[in-house]
Amino acid sequence: MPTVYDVARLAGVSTATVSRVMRGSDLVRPVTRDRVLAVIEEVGFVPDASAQGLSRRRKEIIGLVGLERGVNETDIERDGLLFVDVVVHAVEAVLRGTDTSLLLSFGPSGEQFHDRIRALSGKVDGLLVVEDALAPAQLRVLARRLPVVAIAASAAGAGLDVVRVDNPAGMRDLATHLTTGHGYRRLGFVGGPRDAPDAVERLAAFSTAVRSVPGCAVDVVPGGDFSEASGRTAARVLLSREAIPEAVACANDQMAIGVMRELQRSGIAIPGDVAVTGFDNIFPGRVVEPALTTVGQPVRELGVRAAARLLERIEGSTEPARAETLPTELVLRRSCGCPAEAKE
Amino acid sequence: MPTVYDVARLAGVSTATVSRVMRGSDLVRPVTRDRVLAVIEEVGFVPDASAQGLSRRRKEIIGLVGLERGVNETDIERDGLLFVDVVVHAVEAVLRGTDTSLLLSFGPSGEQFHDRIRALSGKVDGLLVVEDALAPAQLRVLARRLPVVAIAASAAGAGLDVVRVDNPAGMRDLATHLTTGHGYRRLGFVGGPRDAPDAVERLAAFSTAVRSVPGCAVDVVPGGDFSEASGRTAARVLLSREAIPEAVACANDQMAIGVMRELQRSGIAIPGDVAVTGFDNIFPGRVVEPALTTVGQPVRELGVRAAARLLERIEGSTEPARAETLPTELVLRRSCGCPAEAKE
DNA sequence: AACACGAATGTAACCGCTTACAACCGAGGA
DNA sequence: TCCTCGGTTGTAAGCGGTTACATTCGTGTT
Repeated sequence: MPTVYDVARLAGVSTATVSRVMRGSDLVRPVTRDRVLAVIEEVGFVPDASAQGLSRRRKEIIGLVGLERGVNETDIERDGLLFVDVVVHAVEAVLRGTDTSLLLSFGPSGEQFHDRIRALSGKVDGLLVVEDALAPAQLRVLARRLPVVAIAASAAGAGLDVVRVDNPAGMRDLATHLTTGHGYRRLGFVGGPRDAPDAVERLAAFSTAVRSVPGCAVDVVPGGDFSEASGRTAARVLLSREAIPEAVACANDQMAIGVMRELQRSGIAIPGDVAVTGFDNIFPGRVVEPALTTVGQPVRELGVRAAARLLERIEGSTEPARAETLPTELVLRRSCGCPAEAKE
Repeated sequence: MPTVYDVARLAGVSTATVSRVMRGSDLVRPVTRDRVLAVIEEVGFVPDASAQGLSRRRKEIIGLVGLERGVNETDIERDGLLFVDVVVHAVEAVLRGTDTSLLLSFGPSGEQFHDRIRALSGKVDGLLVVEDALAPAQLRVLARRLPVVAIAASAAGAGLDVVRVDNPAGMRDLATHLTTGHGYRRLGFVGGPRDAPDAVERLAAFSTAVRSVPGCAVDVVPGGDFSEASGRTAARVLLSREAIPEAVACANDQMAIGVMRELQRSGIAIPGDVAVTGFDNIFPGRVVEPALTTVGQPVRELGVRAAARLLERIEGSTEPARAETLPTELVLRRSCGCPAEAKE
């Protein structure tokens, strides 16, 4: 591998000049610059990022750590590729305009993972933490070492930059639509993992909103795991109840799809007999029959904002930490009883 | 940020000893080790990866570069998150067992992207190139600088490690199933992007296989872009033909779903009137009605093998470059006319 | 002609860690 | 007691860039 020294020698200049040319800097006579560039091209010189990083105290790399939800590999493959992946693409798109790269690491939250992240923190200039990949305490420790921006994290942890989505508002909108809009009174809710802050938050918001409407009640089926299969299971639980709800909201789309298909298998018409709704607005929700009413999150935007914020921090911005909350969007389709293609 | 020097001073030892402790190396008296570890813990020392990389000539980072297909951001969000993302997760899972991290970069193939990759190559120990993110020539240039393993690349380029899937075999199996198995004679094929090697390969294999069966013919609708929308468009083209095929195979699942939905919208029964098949075995294919018959690729395995191979190369393996081809799997569901839940 | 000055370039220290090699230390052997 | 030797630890030279500061050089001044 050629180094600056090689290039310098071949071009008959000093390493300082080579460096200046590389960095597109000023103060190099054009003729000299050309000579150096020619040599660089010829020997295929690419500066070693480690050396640059050491010397400039800047690695031009940011890390993104996320959760690897399903333990089951098949699940990951078919269900898991959603939230975090969209964020990754969004962040990468932002980075494309800079010369910073994206390092990523997934893992199940836990001690061992924390060690991995700790080591990783030596390789990056800043960190994006998606969902609650790290416990608040660990987050805070990291934040002392380098800039950290949390994405969709529950524990807003004072003093930390966070970019999140207004889950409760989305659920409230949905609840209002089902009750006030469609006039459903007996609602059901299929909950997600108890340790998923999103799931908890959605359940709480939905319950509260529904109960605030006179005459409405919610039958909660807790403990889903965000998978289609757990949606089917929940549907069976609902079927065993004496009174099946008129409308069932689910903590995410995957489970909603499972619920729909299981209910349909039992001869229940959707939305005729029971309305079903999801949360997330994933692609499959558009192609199932009936199309799924859901709440869309600006996931991409989440990534974009977080990346931008992190880059600012790395540049040295010292403005106080801020929590930014993005709005959700109600996506009305047929599964809730709306006519086809209705849009809010 | 504390450095080895700080730790050394506080622990009353030399930096060499601190380094030895960090690297879990031998030859350090237990009592000394403990003292050092205590200090490390106390000051929260995390070694600087740049310095380590420079000194050890190993960055413990590998890069993965992939294509960002859709230009349209919405498309990316709902359709694009498939192949490459599964690979990313698979690679990351392999890396989890090591202390190497994953750096990634997406982009539209092109000159500017190539420059980005070139710069990126200074940050990593090796590179994984997914699909044809880089032109063969560029690939070869990179491969001279560092270990490179191509994933699902068409240009097997001699002298390069490649891990790929046997697309043609999958399509052949499917063609045989449709013709010999179900007895369809008039087949249709909805092609993908002309610049997507996979799409080209699939079309060729399907055509050849079908034509080898006496009495069978293929009507090709070229130029899809792998999106659901382009599937719908293709369906309209097929509807305008004098004779609609008995079975339509598509270059991927997304398009197949589009084809199905558009045909159904025109009152055509699937698989009653027309059978439809896809390729890739994505999640939505399982939940559409009827469930989609398709060809599954071991995408995850692709990532795992490639990562393993790259790590070996980085370790210095000098065995000759090898192309590894993984088998596909025919996934028979209802859309081709098979009874529900049939498995091959 | 001597001088001042700014542009261009070179010199060398430094970034933080690793590691070859040297130095040291205590115990067992002669 | 002196020497040898293996186990520990320290010294210092890199690793490959960057950059503050010094140096050189050509030109316009006086």
